[in-house]
Amino acid sequence: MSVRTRIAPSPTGEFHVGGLRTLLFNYAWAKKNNGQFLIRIEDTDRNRFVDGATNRILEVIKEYGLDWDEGPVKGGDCGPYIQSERLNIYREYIQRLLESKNAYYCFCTPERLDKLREQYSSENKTFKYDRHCLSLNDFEINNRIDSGVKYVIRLLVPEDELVTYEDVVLGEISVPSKEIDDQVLMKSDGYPTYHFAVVVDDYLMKITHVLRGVEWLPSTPKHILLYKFFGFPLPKFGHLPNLKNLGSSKKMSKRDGSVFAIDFLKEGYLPEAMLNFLMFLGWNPGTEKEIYSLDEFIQDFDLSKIHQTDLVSFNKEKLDWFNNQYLWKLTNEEFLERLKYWSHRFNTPCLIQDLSEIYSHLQLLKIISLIKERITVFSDFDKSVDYFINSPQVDSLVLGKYSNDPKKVLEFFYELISSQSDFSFEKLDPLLHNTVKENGFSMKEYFMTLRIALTGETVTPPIIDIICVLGKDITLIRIKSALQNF
RNA sequence: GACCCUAUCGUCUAAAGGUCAGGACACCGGAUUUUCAUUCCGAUAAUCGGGGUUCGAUUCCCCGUAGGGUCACCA
Repeated sequence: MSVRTRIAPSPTGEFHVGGLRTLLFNYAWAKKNNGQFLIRIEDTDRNRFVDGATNRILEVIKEYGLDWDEGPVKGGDCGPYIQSERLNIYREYIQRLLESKNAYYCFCTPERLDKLREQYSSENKTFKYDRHCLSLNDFEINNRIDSGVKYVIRLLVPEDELVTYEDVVLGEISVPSKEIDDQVLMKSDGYPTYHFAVVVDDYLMKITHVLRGVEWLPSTPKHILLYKFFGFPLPKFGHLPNLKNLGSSKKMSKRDGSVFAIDFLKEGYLPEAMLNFLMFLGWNPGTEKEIYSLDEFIQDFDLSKIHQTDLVSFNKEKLDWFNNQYLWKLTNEEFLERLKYWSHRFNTPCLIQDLSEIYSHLQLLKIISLIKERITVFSDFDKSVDYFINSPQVDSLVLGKYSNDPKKVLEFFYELISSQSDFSFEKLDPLLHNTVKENGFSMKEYFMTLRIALTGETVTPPIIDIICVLGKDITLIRIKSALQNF
């Protein structure tokens, strides 16, 4: 039987990075086994439904370079893949449960349940439905239904049974059935609850492995019971650690900063770097290899290497490191293309446009080679290229930061540079260095002062590289303008 | 509170009874004839506590402690 995994997001907002991590693991496991990865939209909560959310979720997934074999838009043999379009299926299956007496009608009002809950909590007990409606006979039930009383359908949990299963991550998990509540399966609005729909759909969609966050661990026994009542074969369950922020002991939440998958793309992280970072959130190959392409991850991914823990930290410094690794690996040409795509795709104004108007393609690539290893994300680009566009405003105070006689330094460079016709790095670099050295001048004094005059900054790429990009005319103009301070 | 899960350097983790407890990120020090960044060396740093089992426990068991998750007609 072929391995089939899925991810089942709810269209209640933007796609969370944690969801992306879970997706990645499910995706890799299916691909590793030449199986299928599906997406199913779980939109049974009409109150939290957000219009357009489904499309945005699918779009981010594609933006990260991931795809699905069956699901919304694509279709497939087990559709529809949107739960609100499967209502008749759930009705059919709930009927089976009712007939086999594994489920029952409940007419209790929310008010009564709230009161019950209060009572339990005041006695420091875990809430469990008291089966108030279980004793109703068919006549009473039909009577209420006919007269329009709102009802739900509940799971009839066995009295005393040990529900046990083998979690592929955590190992054997067992819970006594007396701890399990008679879960609502069908809501009074005719929509199924998650617990019911997930079992029916995973069965009908032939899902073989369910990898999901640990928050689902406590409800897994309910699902197991449903599989058993239906006589469905059990898929393998595996529960993944949740994501937390560094130093926190709670699940990642909006107040900690970016949590949506899209946010990191907007900031200018490379999708492949994000994916690589996410792979290690709850998994480790057991070797020292850290840089993983998607294909390599699929090769090495293994369920037995998933971490048995509750929380793993989303360490942004490590993410930055990953992004740097990938940024440096890009050729200058690729970097340029990616930067332009990023600016265009996320509608972010970027100085690369202005630079393109001033400089030739070759000069652009040179600038990129200078900037590439000095920035972490694309959104850092602008702040490191300003002086390639605008002439700096400098005064005698900053010019004198490294020199007692900046005028002399600048005049020296003006002379030297104006006499030079070959502006290649190979010629210019030895010329400037050697001349400074031959005269016994301080390298630091001379080059730092030149750097300030040309860029207005004390921290830049090597100044001679910058001169080569700027060209003779602009270089001389900027030195001259700096000299006007004296 | 009940139930379930978890516990190794500051952080993320490796070591499926025998290792000088390994790696990476961060931090610190040094080198790379101008700053920054890269790169390269180097240093510091960990098995939650207490009992067992064993010739031997990070690893297996028990008890504490700490953390997390769940206890909805939300997923």
